Amino acid sequence: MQPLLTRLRNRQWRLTAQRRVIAEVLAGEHVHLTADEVFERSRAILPEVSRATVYNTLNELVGMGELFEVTHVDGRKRYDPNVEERHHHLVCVDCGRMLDVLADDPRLPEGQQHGFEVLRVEVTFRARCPDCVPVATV
Amino acid sequence: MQPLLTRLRNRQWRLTAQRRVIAEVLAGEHVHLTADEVFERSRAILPEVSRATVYNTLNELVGMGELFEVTHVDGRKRYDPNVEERHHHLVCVDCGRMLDVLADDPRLPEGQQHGFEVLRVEVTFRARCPDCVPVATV
DNA sequence: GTCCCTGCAAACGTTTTGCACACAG
DNA sequence: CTGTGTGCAAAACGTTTGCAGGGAC
Repeated sequence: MQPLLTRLRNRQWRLTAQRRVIAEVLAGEHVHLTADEVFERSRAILPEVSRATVYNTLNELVGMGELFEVTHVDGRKRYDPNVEERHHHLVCVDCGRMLDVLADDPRLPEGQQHGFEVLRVEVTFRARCPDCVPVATV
Repeated sequence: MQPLLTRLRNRQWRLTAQRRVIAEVLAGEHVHLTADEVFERSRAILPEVSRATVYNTLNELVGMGELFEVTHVDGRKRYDPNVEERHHHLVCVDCGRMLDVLADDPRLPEGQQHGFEVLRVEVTFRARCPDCVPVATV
């Protein structure tokens, strides 16, 4: 399980300062940033990064299969660099915190297939995280 | 299992011609329209419907719990009026066709809960529908 | 040296909002 | 009659694109 940057180097991906910073910002588990968050964090490291480059790079990485797009109720797309380990998501309905989790894929019963050929399953556990659980005593 | 319009009447929901048409357009199973599709179909029935009213009404219905927002990979939100029967979704990765399906909820193992209190589970089966399955013979 | 990545700003599609008027209750 | 739903147009928001210049290989 190589880090993202190493995988990109091995692919002979054209590496500029901007693209390296973006890849570094995206590295890790439980990372599910919006494009704008990637932009902010990249810019904090390297001011010479533009929004357009962030969007271009994110789309390129998604196309290469090095990044997943995750849909997160609010309109904005989020990006998940954890492409090597099949996982699902646990999301806090209050603060939006999102963790990678391992859980069995549910199966679609025969009678419910409607002739479709199932390719994969996405599961999102909607939950309340420890910081957002209301305190019992008032 | 009352139809949407009946439920809305029972709630004393202020009923105008526009809102009635919008509610009618949304009725049924396997209905997952975008805001703009709701707008188009409503306007075909009643030309005196504006985009703003469609958006206002959709948001109100979501807030009332009479409509679910479904996230559908592409940026646009879709609206699902099937709020009475717990169900998951089967989506064609090619044409985007979306059906309601019944399947068991997966369980999140103890060791994966991270202290979260799970409220509900959303499952999306990504698949290829019969119309989009590539033909074997070339 | 070549090709493609880059920043900027403008364009885009979707959703929201401010306002005066209209209508359901 | 009153409160709130309405259309319109403009704005907001996230994202994409066109273009001239620059840097990786």
